[in-house]
Amino acid sequence: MPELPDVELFRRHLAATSLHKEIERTSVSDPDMLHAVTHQALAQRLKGQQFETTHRHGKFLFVKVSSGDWLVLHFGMTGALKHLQGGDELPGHTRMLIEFTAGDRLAYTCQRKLGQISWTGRWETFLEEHRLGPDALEIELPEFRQLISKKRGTLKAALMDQSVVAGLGNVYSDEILFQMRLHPKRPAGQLDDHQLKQLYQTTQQVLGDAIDSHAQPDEMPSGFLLPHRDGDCPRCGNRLTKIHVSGRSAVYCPQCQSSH
DNA sequence: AGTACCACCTGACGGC
DNA sequence: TGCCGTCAGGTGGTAC
Repeated sequence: MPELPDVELFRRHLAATSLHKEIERTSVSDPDMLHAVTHQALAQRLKGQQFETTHRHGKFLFVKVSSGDWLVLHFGMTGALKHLQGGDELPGHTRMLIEFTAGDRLAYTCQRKLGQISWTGRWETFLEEHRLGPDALEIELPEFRQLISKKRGTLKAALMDQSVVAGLGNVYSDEILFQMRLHPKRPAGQLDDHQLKQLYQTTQQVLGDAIDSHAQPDEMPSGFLLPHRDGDCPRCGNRLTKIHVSGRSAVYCPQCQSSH
């Protein structure tokens, strides 16, 4: 699930529920998910502190701790955040639980444990260490145009490359290509200036619409591919096709996206 | 530089 | 009912 829109919604959820509250206790059930910090150190560093603000970059969520450092959350393929009132039952696959003095709690869940919980002094440093490109919603047209057009591989691979633009994954890269009516294997370096501008605008539009739809398929605009990935093209009604592009399964409409 | 494949994990699903 | 291969929206490493 978690690509940029999902992580942005997690960020908003955390910001709306979990800032400026004293942290009483932190427990991690799967220490394997921790990077750059041990369970004990994490619990120690959060104890008595508060979350002050949030920052999202691509699929990473940074949460500033009152000490000045940042808690870093990545959600893998199955991660999520859920704020709980005192009496609420723990969600399944809760891997980290942060308990506030007030009695409410914040649960980080991750069924497949492919996410990661990390720690950094500066999020800018973290971005450099992980070789992340500009955020897909922050980037401006000239840089987007330059970064995409210099790629030699397929458009699908370029959009999903986190070192080019951070935030797009398999589903939303498919969505953008569908809206653009371009084949996933279309070479990235082949687009002209006008197409690159359209690709940029489509990316902004798709991500914005997905956030506005709360990343819920049944709330998305009727022209979206996403709710129909296992079915028929919402534009022409033909059966959608699944192919392999750069190691991932790409869903597209052979009728609408024929231009290689 | 790009791609193909493997690994990390768990769970759901279809075929036999 | 049970077993097995396959697949799922993540990243990172390898070899070619």
